[in-house]
Amino acid sequence: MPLTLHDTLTREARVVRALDGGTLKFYCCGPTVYGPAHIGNFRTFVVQDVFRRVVERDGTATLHVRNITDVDDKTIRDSQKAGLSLADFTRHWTEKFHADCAALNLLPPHVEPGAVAHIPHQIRMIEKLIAKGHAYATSGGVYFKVSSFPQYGRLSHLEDREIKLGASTAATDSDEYDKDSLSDFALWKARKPEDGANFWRSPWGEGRPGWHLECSAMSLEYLGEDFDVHSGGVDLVFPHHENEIAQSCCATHGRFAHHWFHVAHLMVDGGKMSKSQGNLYTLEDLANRGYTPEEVRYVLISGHYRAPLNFTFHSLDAARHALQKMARFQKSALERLAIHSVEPSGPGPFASAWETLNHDLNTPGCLGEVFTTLNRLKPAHLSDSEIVEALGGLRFILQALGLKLPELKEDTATDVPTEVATLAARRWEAKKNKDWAAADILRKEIESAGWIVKDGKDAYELTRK
RNA sequence: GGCGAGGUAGCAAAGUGGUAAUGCACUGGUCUGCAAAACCGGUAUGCGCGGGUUCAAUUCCCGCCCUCGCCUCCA
Repeated sequence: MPLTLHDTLTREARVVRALDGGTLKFYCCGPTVYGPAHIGNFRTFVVQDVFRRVVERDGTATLHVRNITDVDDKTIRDSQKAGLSLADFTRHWTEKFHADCAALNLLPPHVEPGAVAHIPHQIRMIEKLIAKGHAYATSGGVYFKVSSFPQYGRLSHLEDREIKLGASTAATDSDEYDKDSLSDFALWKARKPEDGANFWRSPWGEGRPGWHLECSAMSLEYLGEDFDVHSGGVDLVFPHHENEIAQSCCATHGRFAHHWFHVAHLMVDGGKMSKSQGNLYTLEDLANRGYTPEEVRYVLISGHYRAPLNFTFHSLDAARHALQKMARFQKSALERLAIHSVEPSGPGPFASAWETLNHDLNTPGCLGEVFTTLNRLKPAHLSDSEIVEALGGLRFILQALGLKLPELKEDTATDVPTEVATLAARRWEAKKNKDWAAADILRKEIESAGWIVKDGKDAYELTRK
């Protein structure tokens, strides 16, 4: 089943296939490691992960490269604030990023190159660009000459991009006054005092590479001049990806990426996430409120990747119940067969969910189809082999989505206050004696103490209100 | 101002030229001493607004309104 995916450049859905007929080469712009990634960042990475899983389940191997930006203004600034070397500082946040990725069940990329380790590659690319007349050196660094690349602006659909007065203050307060044109962007930045020890040698003096260049250099190194799919958040369309295209196409004879895949932003309570509004959440923030990474992942794929997704705590609660609903089906079906697990098979009865997923990575539509199918399947009326097929199909879809189902154990509280425990024990006695009036009074007392009793067949359970 | 993405039930979110999936919430029922859980049902004459095309539009076309994003180093 071929996966179709919207292409930012052509603005149409195109079939995803490997250029070389074998391995799909996939580049993702990774995080800048100067702090914990927030769930908005992870929306992009989770969607990219689903993409990869679908491609692989469609029978195409992938070569997935995702970079780590470990040198830029922010990493330098914050490492100095922290009193750490840039390397120690970025290593710490890279490790944190990896831990979060693992918690979210993201497949690790096959290659995860860092910018600092690829400075020689970036220097070589600058040399090529200068030699071909696409870049020039000044006292402030080396700049890409945008006017030398007529196709500049095609991706963001603004061919003649003009700087609007007032649209940016960078033009006036920047140290890049020595550029030929305001549109030109830095390939190499000359060393500044505030860079501290963070500079490298180059034919143009000491300094550091510009941000856009690393992705061009590293994708060239690991994927070649032409590769299949390039992905990132929508905010990277301009200028980052536009600049990458310019650098790469001018430095090589290739076409660079053949398919552009951009993920829309995550909103919080209807607005942009930002530190100043206090609505910027990390996995840790959500864990502190009792939400699991699986629930976060579910929320992040509960909207189509090209539409803004509004994140709320209500949506996390909804995710919890939705996952439990799937888990209940799985549990009761497994119990009927008296087995513990079933290997994922093909999609089986979940074919419609799989088909929907392959249509421009429609994850919310896919989840809807999963539940529609689940609601139709009545384990009591199915044969053993039909149940095995259904369980295998469900596992197949869940693995494509990267979702893990929760354990359905009731979490019995262990920190019940003695007086509440005593009340509950007395109520149980009253209940056994069919003294309903006393039992009801005791239930009320337990509730006013902040606890809820749930009766089972031959035991009861206490949970916090 | 330019460009892009959106506006579908209380919330979230699919989808389609032929009359609206799904999850949560709510609600009726079964079950239960009563609850809870579970299970079985119900809940948008309507898809931002106004025109147009069509036998038929939420879906196509035109205009408008609103939201969000980007406009030089934000996923």
